[in-house]
Amino acid sequence: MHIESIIKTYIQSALQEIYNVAEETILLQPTKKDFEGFYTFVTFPYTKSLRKPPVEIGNSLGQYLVEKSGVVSKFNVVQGFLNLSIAESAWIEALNTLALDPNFGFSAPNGQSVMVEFSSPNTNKPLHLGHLRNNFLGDSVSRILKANGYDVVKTCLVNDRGIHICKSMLAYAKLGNGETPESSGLKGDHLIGKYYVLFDKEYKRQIEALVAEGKTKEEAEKKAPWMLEAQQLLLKWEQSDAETIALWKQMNEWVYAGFNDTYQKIGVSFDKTYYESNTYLLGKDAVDEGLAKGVFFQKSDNSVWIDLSAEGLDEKLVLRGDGTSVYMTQDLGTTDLKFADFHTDKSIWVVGNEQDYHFQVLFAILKRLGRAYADGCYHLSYGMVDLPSGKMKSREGTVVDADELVAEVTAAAAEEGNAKGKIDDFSEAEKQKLFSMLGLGALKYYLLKVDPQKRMLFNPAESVELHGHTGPFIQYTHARTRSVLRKAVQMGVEWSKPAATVPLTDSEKEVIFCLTQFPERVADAARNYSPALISQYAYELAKAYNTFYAEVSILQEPNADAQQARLLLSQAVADGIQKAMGLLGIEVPERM
RNA sequence: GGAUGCGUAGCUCAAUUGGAUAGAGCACCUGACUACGGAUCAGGAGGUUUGGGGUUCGAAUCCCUACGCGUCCA
Repeated sequence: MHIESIIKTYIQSALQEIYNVAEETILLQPTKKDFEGFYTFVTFPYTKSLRKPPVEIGNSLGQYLVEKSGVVSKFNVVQGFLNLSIAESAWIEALNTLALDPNFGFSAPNGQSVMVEFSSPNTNKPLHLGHLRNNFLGDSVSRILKANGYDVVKTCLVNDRGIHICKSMLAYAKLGNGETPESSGLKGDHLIGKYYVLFDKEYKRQIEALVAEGKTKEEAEKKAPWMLEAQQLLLKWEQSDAETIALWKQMNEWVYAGFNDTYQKIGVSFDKTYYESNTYLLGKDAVDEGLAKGVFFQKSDNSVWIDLSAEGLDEKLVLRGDGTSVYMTQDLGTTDLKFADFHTDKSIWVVGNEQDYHFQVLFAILKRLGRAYADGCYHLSYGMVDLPSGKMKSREGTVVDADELVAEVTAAAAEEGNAKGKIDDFSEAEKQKLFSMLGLGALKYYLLKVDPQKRMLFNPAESVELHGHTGPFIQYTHARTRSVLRKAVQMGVEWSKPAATVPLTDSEKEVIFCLTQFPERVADAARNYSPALISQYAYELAKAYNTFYAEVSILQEPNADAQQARLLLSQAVADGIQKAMGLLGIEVPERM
């Protein structure tokens, strides 16, 4: 049993025996650095029910714990804070159990399944920085849920139809001259993106021309020839016009090849991909069902609505008067489809917070329709990524391209790596692999260390930073532990067995304490759908180890028991860092 | 107009969900033994937590209010 739960159990029995009070949950917190001890129990909340001053409660509980628990060696009381120090034998025992358990921190299957939908790109342009936050979040949350025992299905819904695709298609048909990814040397998604931009340029020119002729801006936007043609193209697509479909398929193929390349590079994959072109007509059954059940109502123009004022929301359109879908219609249909396909207990949508309202409405409708799965639906809403220059706008060309960014961070890692000269014996391929591991580590960590809910600022200089609170700092610490362990093997020292109780320095206790926190953090990260909690943990662990590393000698320690304990500790830290970073989708190197 | 989120050191972020003297990194300053990896470590400086009021043993956190920034719904 872990130290923390032992203490909690004894506090419960102490409250029972001394004050005759039954308390179900005991909250412990780490002791602040300025005080002695590792765990703190706050007694203020009990002063009323026990009718005793906080200090007295602290003293009697502390005494009880020292006498009976076996893990608390001493205590001190400051006002309502009971600070507990832990016996060295307890630290060693904790280290032994966690270091020798390969699955420490991870849960066995819990019989529950969850679907995580993320990425969800448009096929008219390449992935950008915003997608990266989305992808890294979705991927990491999937890993975290899996570590908590869930059976996870990763899905991606590709937005592959609609007016925006037709814009790229039109520009390509007019200006493409048969250009292909091969002929142009452009990645497929970038090639398509280029024509999307070309469309926009010409479209703007046409609007200006019409405005010059005296039309209002609104009129001009609607009447610009290319816009009319794009709409024409969408109509043809919907009527399955052979030539249009052929062009659409060709261009999609190029885009998907480009996306796959990027996904592979950033280490993201999906179990199932849905395409809007297959699902955009779904949802009308749900609308009929809602009308029959009296959940929806029809207005005089035949449009279908739901009144959600009871939920604190407005009336919301679910089907247009002419019978065509809105986003909500499609989402109703797609959600039914997803649950029918996989029968998961939960479903999570990783989508930006600009769609908070949309998901509130969607979930409210699902409940009204009586969907059994409605309670398992969750919108993982994340904040936008801002640039120092302000918000990213694809039309204004202020987007940060994902592929370029990955190349930049890799180059930055290569520059520093080559300068250090520690891996001169690596082959070119090994070096490339390492630099991409470090570059991606920096980028992923940079985007994941911030609370997902919060809006964040992307600073290009900081994203390629390799020192301080960064991924590479943690990767470095891992390489360091591996280096020590390699040398220990060379020296013929054996450490993979339970360590004996030896005197411990504060820094050693600090590291063990940090290691014992891992399972709780993993559970916390799943509860809050927050990889940031894992990032924070990995950083704390690395810092604690580096402090320890600077303070005591491992390989030159004369006492064999002490040396073995330190090696076991190093092993546990190496494993802990690897696991924590693994939950973020970040690999760690043996050397760097 | 209605709804909703945010505001913490010069900058980027934390704060165990109401706990102690609000912590890290970057940038700035000082120091680290012929040591196991210096992509490191130890230390310094930097704060009226946007302003004002309230709730209580205790508030960055909860409530009210003003201001600022963002997003959504028409």
